Amino acid sequence: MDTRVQEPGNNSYLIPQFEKMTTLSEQEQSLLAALEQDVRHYPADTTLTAEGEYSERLFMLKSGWACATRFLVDGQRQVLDIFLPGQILGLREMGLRHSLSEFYALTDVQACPFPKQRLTEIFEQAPRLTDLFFLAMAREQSILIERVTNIGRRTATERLAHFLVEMKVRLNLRDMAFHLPINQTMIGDTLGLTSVHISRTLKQLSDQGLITYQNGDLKLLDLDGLIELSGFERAYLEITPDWTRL
Amino acid sequence: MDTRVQEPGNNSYLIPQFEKMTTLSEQEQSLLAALEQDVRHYPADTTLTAEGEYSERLFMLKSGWACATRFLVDGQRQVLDIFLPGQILGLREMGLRHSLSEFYALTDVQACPFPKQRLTEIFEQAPRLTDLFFLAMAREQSILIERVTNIGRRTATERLAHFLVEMKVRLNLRDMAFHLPINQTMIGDTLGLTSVHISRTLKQLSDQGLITYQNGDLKLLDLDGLIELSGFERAYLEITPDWTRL
DNA sequence: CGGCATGTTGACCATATTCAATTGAAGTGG
DNA sequence: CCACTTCAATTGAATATGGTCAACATGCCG
Repeated sequence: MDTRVQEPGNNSYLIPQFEKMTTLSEQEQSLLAALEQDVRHYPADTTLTAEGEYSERLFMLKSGWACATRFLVDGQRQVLDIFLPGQILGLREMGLRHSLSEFYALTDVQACPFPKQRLTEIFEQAPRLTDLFFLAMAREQSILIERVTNIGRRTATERLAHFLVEMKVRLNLRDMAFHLPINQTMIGDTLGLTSVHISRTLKQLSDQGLITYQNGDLKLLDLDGLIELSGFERAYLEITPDWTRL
Repeated sequence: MDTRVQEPGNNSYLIPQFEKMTTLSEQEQSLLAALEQDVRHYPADTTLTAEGEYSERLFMLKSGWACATRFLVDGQRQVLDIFLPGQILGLREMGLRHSLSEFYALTDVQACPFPKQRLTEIFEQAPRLTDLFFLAMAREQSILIERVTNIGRRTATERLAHFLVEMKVRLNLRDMAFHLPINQTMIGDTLGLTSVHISRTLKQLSDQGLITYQNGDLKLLDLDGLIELSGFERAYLEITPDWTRL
């Protein structure tokens, strides 16, 4: 399922990410670097961990897209999170013996598994890093909250527009070009809609001149229009750690 | 808006809660007790903190029910969380300068506000408590995930049944009797439905003999039936901290 | 070229919303 | 103690939004 990649990941992703907010000591840097040593490759459309499985590891996502999904007894699927490079998979499962969700590679993925225990050690040795992991989790939760609001209170068109803007902003924050490597069924499972309705709704956005799409390649023509339509508010993606010792 | 209550809260809620999982040192106990010193009273239907407000405080909820809500530009409301005694309000907002949601007292509430800074101090001085706060946040997120799945993928009847079972289980865990001090509009705003449809759906559950309700007093007649109907799985409420140093 | 995945489209249907009228319960003041 | 107000809940009728089912198109890859 996973393949060990030969060279260890000397180019850390977490360190520069955290250093946007503060300056890290050598000890802090080495604690972070330890999380990224065991780089593994997971091909697209494979599972990193399964739902219900005994979960002892987290993953630091180095490249590619992943998601967390949850299956209902009747086979329906809900996508809970979509993860981009730099995110940590499994923070929310820390307190659970068995995972509530499945982690799934949407594209070819490079990820570094590390045991839960490692995070506990960080809490002991580096309280400033603890702040930052707390922030990472808070940020994940902000996205989740916005998804609840989106699914609970917006129409299909608004939902889809909101989702597109969210991904655009999150990709921008990482200097990544806008590009969605997921099919319409997956979008539907993220937004609580059917793939058929996603197809229709994409057409509708396209007819309104807000986007174009062909052959799975989706482009945003009118970002302001999408923001207006969806009622998107940017704040939930902007973590400002004024409260830490940073 | 809030009223200081005379006697300081000598009877801590957090300490016994955390001691279910581990034994706390004297220092750890006094750090926790510090969070519960300033007991204030908030009447039902008042706001603890408003959306968009500069947020510098968290709240330890000592008694009563509270919720977190988010308003859309068009005035629609989404209830994000319902909080029961012993929970901490605002963990998720730690990383944000301005609150994304409003905290609202559903009943008369006793709560202890404390500055964010206090949590940072705990991270520094008591890594074992850090674990436990991390768990608290993870548990909150589990409920949120289940709500996403519920709203995204279940019918109104299933959603409502699931919600009732969830509240029943959460109240049980605190040895509280089942009783819902919230109106149908609030339930609707939690489940992404209108109050009208909640009324109809309650009637339907009642006709099926699963519940009774009159004058706002709702009783669960057939818990197993509700669990069956809703596809409820208990695991997400059961935090088992096997990974900590406890 | 053939096979499979994904996406598209139409017709029909189901679920939940909207709007509006009505009932009911609780609280207020005369 | 009884009008009067208010707010929540209920009910019906009409509507809308999104789902289901099925057929078909398209692109991709061996």
